[in-house]
Amino acid sequence: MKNIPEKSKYHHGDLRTTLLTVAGEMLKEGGIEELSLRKLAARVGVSRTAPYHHFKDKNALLCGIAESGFRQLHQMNKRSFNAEGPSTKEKFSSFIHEYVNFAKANPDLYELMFGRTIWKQENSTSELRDAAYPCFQYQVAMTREWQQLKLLNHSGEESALRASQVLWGTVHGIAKLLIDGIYTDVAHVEEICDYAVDMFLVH
Amino acid sequence: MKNIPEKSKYHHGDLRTTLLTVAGEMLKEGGIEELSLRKLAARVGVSRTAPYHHFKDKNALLCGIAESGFRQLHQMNKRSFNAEGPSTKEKFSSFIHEYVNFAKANPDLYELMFGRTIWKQENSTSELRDAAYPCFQYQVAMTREWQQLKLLNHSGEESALRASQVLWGTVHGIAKLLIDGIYTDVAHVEEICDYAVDMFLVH
DNA sequence: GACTAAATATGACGGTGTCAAGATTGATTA
DNA sequence: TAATCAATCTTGACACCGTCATATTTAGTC
Repeated sequence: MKNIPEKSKYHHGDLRTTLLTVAGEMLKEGGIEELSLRKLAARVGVSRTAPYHHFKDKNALLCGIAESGFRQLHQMNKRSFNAEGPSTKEKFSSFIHEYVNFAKANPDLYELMFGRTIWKQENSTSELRDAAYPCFQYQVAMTREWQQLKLLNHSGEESALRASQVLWGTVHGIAKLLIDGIYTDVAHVEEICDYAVDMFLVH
Repeated sequence: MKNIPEKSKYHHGDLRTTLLTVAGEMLKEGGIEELSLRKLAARVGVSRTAPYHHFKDKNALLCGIAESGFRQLHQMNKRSFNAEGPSTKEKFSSFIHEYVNFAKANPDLYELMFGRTIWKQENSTSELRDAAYPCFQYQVAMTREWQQLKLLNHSGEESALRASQVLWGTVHGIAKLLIDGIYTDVAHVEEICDYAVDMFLVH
């Protein structure tokens, strides 16, 4: 007689996380433009304004979803980079492939994470920034190591930050072009990634 | 007594191009989310549904704006690539810089041109595709030349398409990260671009 | 058991895209 | 010139949307 969430209770109990979960599902199903607060509330079985007691805004809810996305991405990078078996070169290749495949697997989430909606002006929540920045910084750290091991093609003074911005730009750009289906076919993801790896490695 | 568009005429005369122009202005001023058909119509001085006789959709209007964007971009690339003075290396560098600076100068237009809104599903107009594809193909052609001149760092079999997708991904990614203000500062555009050029050139 | 604060609900407002139906006009044709 | 017609524009209406102000219900606390 413990878990009986069947009867319609006035207080939902854990509306915040439920909203985040269901919103994530809706995002996956129908994209960002199918995600409205009203539909979300209806699906959860709650009034339209109930979410406003857990999220200041629609924007805040979106930030919440993106937040978990960044944590996923961060963890993925960490796991990959700290793997025992593969060589550094292989890890570099893994980073490129995994990043792009993450975007390919969760196109709408990725779009949300890096879209204008969330980041423009001062729209981003401080919690979002707290989740995203460590993720960014980890990419710089990885790049620094690749640089120190003389893996990356480059002449002149090295900068981990700049190299990271370029590398990140590349995977980000490939991901977005893929997602939006602009002159790049999803069928060739691996080929494109391999080619990118080859262009960055020193020969 | 020729140009007297002062008196309120029932027929506007050239509403289609006026809509495109003014919509472009509004896009530049307040971004995509400030651009509503109703506001646009009001600003042009016409009823809310008048635009529907010139554009099937709001989407069709957006495609129209993006269209001119692609023509601009295409022309910019052509002019730069066919310049007489600079060396091939310098032209390669110019391409990177100019592309990113185009995006930086017209952030909302760029966002629209490559955003999901326009390209997802079958949203894109055939006219838009007719303007965009030649632009894409020109990038492949440029890349092919750079490859043949052994400018780009790479081992293994060469593919102009793949290299172009990676290069384009890079500039696209840098542009988007800059526009969205994600871990990259607009003040460092040139530095980042220079670094990208250096990473791609063979040494 | 009374009180308070949190959680939820209802009603309302202004905004959006877009459809249907009517009004106006410029061009064509007889 | 007069009549017709299609293009163009307007008005009205609808279904959404996010969000605020206000009222209601409930859980937890003293």
